[in-house]
Amino acid sequence: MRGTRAARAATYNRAVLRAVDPQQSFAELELGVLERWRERDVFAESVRRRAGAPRWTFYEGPPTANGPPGAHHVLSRVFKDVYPRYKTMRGYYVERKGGWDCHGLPVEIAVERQLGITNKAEIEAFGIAEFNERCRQSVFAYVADWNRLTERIGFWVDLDDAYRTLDGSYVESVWWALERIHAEGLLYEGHKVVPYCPRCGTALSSHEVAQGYEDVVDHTVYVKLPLVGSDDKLVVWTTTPWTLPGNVAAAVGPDLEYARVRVGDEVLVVASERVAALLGAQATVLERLPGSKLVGAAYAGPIFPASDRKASALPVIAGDFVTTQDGTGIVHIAPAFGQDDFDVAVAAGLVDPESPASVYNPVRADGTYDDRVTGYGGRFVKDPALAAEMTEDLRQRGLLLRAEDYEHSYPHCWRCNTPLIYYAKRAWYIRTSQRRAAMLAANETVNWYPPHIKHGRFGDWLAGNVDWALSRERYWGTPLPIWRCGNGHHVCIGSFAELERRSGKPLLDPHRPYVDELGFPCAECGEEMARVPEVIDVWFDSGSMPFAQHHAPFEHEEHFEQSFPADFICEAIDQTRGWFYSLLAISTLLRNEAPYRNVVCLGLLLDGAGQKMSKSKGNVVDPWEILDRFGADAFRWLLLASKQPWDGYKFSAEAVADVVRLFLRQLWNVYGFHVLYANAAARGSTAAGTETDLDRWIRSRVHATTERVREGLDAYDSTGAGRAIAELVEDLSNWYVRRSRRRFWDGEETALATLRDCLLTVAKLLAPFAPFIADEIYDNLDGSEASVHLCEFPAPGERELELEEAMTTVRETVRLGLAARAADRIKIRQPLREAVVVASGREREAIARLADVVRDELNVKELRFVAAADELGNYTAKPNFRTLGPRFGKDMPQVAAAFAALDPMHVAAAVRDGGRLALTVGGRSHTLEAEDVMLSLAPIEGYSLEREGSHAVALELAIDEPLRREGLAREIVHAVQGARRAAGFEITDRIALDLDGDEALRAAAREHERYIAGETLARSVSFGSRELAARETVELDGHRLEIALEPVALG
RNA sequence: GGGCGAUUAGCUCAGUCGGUUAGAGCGCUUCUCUGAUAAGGAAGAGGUCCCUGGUUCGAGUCCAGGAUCGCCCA
Repeated sequence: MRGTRAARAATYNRAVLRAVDPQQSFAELELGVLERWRERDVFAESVRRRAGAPRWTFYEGPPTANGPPGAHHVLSRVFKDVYPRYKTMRGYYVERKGGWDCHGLPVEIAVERQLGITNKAEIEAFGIAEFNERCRQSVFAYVADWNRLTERIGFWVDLDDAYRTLDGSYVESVWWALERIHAEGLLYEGHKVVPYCPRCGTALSSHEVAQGYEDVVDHTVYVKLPLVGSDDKLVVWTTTPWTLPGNVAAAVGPDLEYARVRVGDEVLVVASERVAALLGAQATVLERLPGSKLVGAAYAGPIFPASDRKASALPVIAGDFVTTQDGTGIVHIAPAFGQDDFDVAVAAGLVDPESPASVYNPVRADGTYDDRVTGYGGRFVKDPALAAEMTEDLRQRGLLLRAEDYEHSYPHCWRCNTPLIYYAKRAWYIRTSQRRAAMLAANETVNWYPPHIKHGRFGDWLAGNVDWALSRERYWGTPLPIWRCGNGHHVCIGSFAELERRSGKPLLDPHRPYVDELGFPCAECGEEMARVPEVIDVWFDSGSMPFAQHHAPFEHEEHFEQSFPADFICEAIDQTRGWFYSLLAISTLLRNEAPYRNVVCLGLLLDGAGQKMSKSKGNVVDPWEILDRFGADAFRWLLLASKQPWDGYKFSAEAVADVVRLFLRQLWNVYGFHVLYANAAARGSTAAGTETDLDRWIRSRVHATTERVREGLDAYDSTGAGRAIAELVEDLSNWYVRRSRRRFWDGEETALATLRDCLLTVAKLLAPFAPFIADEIYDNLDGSEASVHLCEFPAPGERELELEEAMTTVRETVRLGLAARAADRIKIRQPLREAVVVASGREREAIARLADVVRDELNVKELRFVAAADELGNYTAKPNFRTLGPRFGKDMPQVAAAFAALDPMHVAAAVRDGGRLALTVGGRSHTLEAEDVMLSLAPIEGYSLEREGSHAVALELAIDEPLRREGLAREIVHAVQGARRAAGFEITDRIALDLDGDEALRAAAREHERYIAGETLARSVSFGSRELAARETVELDGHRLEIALEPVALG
């Protein structure tokens, strides 16, 4: 091992490295690295190299390219990059197939806007073929931007071979999946209550609905429903009186308590908790009864007469969703106008979810009552006057208890601001609820980051799973492959070949309207079958990507099998009900297993003030601004290593600037330092040197860091791994290099080789995080591979734990010594005679072993040890709560009191060297061991020392004449170095030096002439010579020094 | 309105199984070092660990309620 290092050092010294610019712009550097990656085809090569290796599978959750990428896309793409890069370096074959989500309402809306149209009728007038063609073009409108950003941030993903959900091959795989689901009887047509704009005549997606919530004041009514076979009346409350004509039942909470209350000559039934609020505190409660007792009762209906409804008894049913937060605790049920209403009606057997006719719906698609509703036919349900008219109607019929205004949040159409209505529509469903248990079981096999998602947001969502409403009455999407005849027969087509065979015509484009043109005779009745008009939910598209990206099972079946399930996916947390769900649901339906093993959920990227970025607030961060100013490495490092990613980010340019200044610049300086001295050594004289404890220490630190980085990345903890690297760079820069400067100055090969090895390992550890700077460092210092990204990830070597611990002790000692110097205002350049160190046992050995380091850093001649701190300070002793707490429990306060009564010096003496301490608590004697006692040191009055825990360092302050002259010599060197720099000399330039000043300075300079000459590379030192013209004068501790210097030729 | 998460120094964040005087970096002030120099070192100032209550010998940490912010859903 040592031989190898020596050999490497020898060859390396002869090489001259690319000079490093300390002011290097990282953004510019990265453009050069990108160019090199392109020339050397590094990404493709990194994958090719691992052909035949064990696979580690990544799935790309497809973004939509119909808008420009933002800073939050950088977030997910950076996390999608770091783990695949790491696993590739660890020896896995990691395919990175890109993907694009192409279909869906956002694309349609963008095209509508572009065409200046706002509804479906206008789209159909415009023509579906042309409309979809525009969608097809629009979906890739920003793909060039995406590609450019993707490359710039160093996200290695194969965009040339990306899957696209609009491709025929993709659509066909989706059809295959649907056909399989249909064949298992899990696809059915039912009803869905959707938010619906009656003015635009269209249903709205949840995303659109979320945009349109507004606080409004609604006219609400309390309605009395006379029970059949009793004089009691149920009271129901509604904020939407227009839904009352659709009433078919009333729901009560079976576990809630209800009260029969006498009010005047009536007996009303409401939830007990609502009695006081509704009927007054002094209302007479006749009886209290559980809701379950009301279930099965009947009331006289319908509430509003209709031509097709006879007066009849309507049922009281159970509804778990009923609360007593507001209203009466009794809810009027209109299945056509509320999802809860619909579900509870299904549960009560009032509605057959698969039979459209069983849902009573007296409202037309344009939002007006049909003619069945007596007296209201043709009226628009959101007509502002209607609620008041209906209230008056109820009052006249004796059904009104009360009417009042109520302010609440209610959704409106984001296009036209009309209040939405909830409205039952026919829709195709997948019976996912039947596979709920299987999905929960599959979820158990997944590792979630952060873990609370598993049984929290995602697990809860699965546990409450309802059937997947699959169909959309839209145009730009994967057509639902169901063909139907007039007699109600239907078939689900699972491949293009089958469709072409049945129809006898070629399928030129599987999208609307072309696919709609293919029909065929029904196998059962012979009548012509036509495709149903719906397309499918885009989430089904993206959830099909594990097989559809390969066109499986029609092609590449083996490829699919090898790359299922994914080892890793990563998206923002809002995908729990999106892609995370659609992947799991489809995979469970088709294969009964989870499609992924590890999922990283990212939080949101907020602005520096913690506000959500939005165009209207004008606080959106343009990723290019960050990239151009600071570079991709800084951007990446901030996202990967600054904090746990799932809690979201407060993002600001200043934070990225800090990354550059504090981490990247620090690393760059160490690297630049190495190159500077390596090149100086290559041109000039070198010394072999021997390996020191400092070299072995930093190597051990590298190994420790390697262990931690691997552990971290293996556990998807980029933050922990990144912090470990930052700590290593800190140690490298501010301890190893700082303490080794002399050796580099001397061109010592061992030191140069050690630093080079460390930098190369750091480059490899850092490669997944900051791929550009890592590659630049590797390429210059080694370059035996075309890129650092083709290297093996470092494996941890043998650590020297004792040495690491010793160095920790030494650094602590130095810190105390420096603090002692600062306390007495004695400059580091002034040597001192002695430092007195309090340490014993292992600590003393550690400091003695590294005494050179301590002496040099503290600039003292000698180290003296005192074994016991008694000589420098007083101990204080405290009980160790952590060990004694469990033992004494409740008696701890007594233990603390007993301890306080002891003499600390006695305690210290008792437990030193493994002794024991007797303690009396509550009249009983106990024995304490060393670990039960916490000792710390307090200074004795009159001494100056710095202490912490059991350590202390004191400095001898007396400065005699020799020490003072030596200090002056160092001041002179410092001044001359300043003059050299001011005169623009290179670090290796030789000079002639002349010094002049008062006698004290001259004496010091004469005595230390060789030292001064050596430090300043002076070929000659003269005193008071007038031959050197360029002079400058400096002040040193009150002495005037004149310096003159001149270059001298090497030779 | 419901579910999930967050709240620790001026800022960004750590904080292990409940344990002693709650930490780091940045920023600020003072001093210092320096042929890595827009860096480094030392000291100082800076805290209602969101609030209230509970469990416990002991709570930043566990439990309950509340506040604020965010996300998802209505």
